Amino acid sequence: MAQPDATDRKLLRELQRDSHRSVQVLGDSVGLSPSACHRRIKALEDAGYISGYRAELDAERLGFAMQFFIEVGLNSQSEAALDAFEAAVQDIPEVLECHLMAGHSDYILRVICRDHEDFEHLHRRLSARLPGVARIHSNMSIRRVKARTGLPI
Amino acid sequence: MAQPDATDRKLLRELQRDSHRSVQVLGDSVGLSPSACHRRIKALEDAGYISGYRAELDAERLGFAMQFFIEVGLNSQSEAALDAFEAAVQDIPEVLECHLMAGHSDYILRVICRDHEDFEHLHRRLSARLPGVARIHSNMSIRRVKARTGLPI
DNA sequence: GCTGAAAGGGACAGAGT
DNA sequence: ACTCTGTCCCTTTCAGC
Repeated sequence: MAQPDATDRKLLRELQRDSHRSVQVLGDSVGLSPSACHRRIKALEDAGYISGYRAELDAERLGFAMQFFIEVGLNSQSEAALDAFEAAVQDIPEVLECHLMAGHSDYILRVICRDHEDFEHLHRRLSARLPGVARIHSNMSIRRVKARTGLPI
Repeated sequence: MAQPDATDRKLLRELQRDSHRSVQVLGDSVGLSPSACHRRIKALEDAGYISGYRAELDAERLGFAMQFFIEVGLNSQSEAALDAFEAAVQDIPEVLECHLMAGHSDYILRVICRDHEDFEHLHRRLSARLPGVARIHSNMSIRRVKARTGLPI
C-alpha cells in the first residue's frame, strides 16, 4: 500500500475509536461491504499502519489517581550516561513514557501513581538509584483536561 | 465486582497487551476455560475497568514525526479564564493531551505534528488565538525512549 | 477492487457439577 | 465459580462481476 486513501483513513479513525465491532458494522460506517472492509483492514495491518489492538483500562477505576510530568537532568550528556539512564528507566513500571528532550531538561517522564506513598517511593528511586541523575523537577497534574484517544487523522 | 483478583489483573494485562485474541487463547494464557474467561471479561467491562477497545496506529508510519510538550501560562487564573482556555484546546486535534498543572505552569500540552510547518501553525494558534495565554514554552522530544502501552497492573 | 455465497470457527447462554 | 455443550452469528475465503 502506497498511501492510505480517504476510505482507509476513515477506517483507521473508526478503528482507533472502537475496534470491537464486526467488519459488517465497520463496513457500514465507511460505506463498504463486509469482505471489502475486511480486506482493507488486513492491508492496513500488513502495511504497518496498525501496530496493535489494545484494551484501554480506566486508570482512576484501577486506583491510579495521580499523574506527573517529571523533568530530569543528568550530570553528563555522554552517550554512556544516556544509555545507562535509559536502560534503568525501562525497569520502572510507573514510568508510562520517557522522552529524550531538546532544550532545558535532558528527559521528560510521564509517570502514574496510586498515592503519595507510591510517588515518594518512585521519587526516591529516580533520584537516588538511577545513574547520573543531577536534577529532578516534578510537575503534578491536577486534572486531565483533554485526552484524545488516538492520532488526529 | 468488588475488587479484581489476581486472575482478573492478569486478564487485564493480557487484554491491554493484545485484545485481538479469542477467549480460547486468552483463557489458556491465564488458566481459564473459554466460557469462564468470557464471563470474567464481561464482568470487568460491566464494572468499568475496561473503557474501550482501540486500534493503536503507528504515528511515524502515518507521518507524525514530531512530538512536543508545551507549557502554557495564562494571564489570569480565574475560573472563567481556565474554562475559556480549556474549551478552546478541545478543538485543536494536534493536542493529544492537556493537563491542568500544580506548580509553575498552568497547563502542559502533549502535541504531535507532521512537520515544522504543522508546528508553526499550531504554535501561532496557541499563542495568538487561544484566550488568555501569557506565556508558552515548547519542549521538543528528540526520541521516545520508553512507551509503555497501558497501566502498570 | 467490489459483491455475494458458503464453510469454518468463535461468542455467548444454559444446565449441570 | 468453573465445565460442558449447543446454537447462532461473524469472520474468512473463493468464485464471479
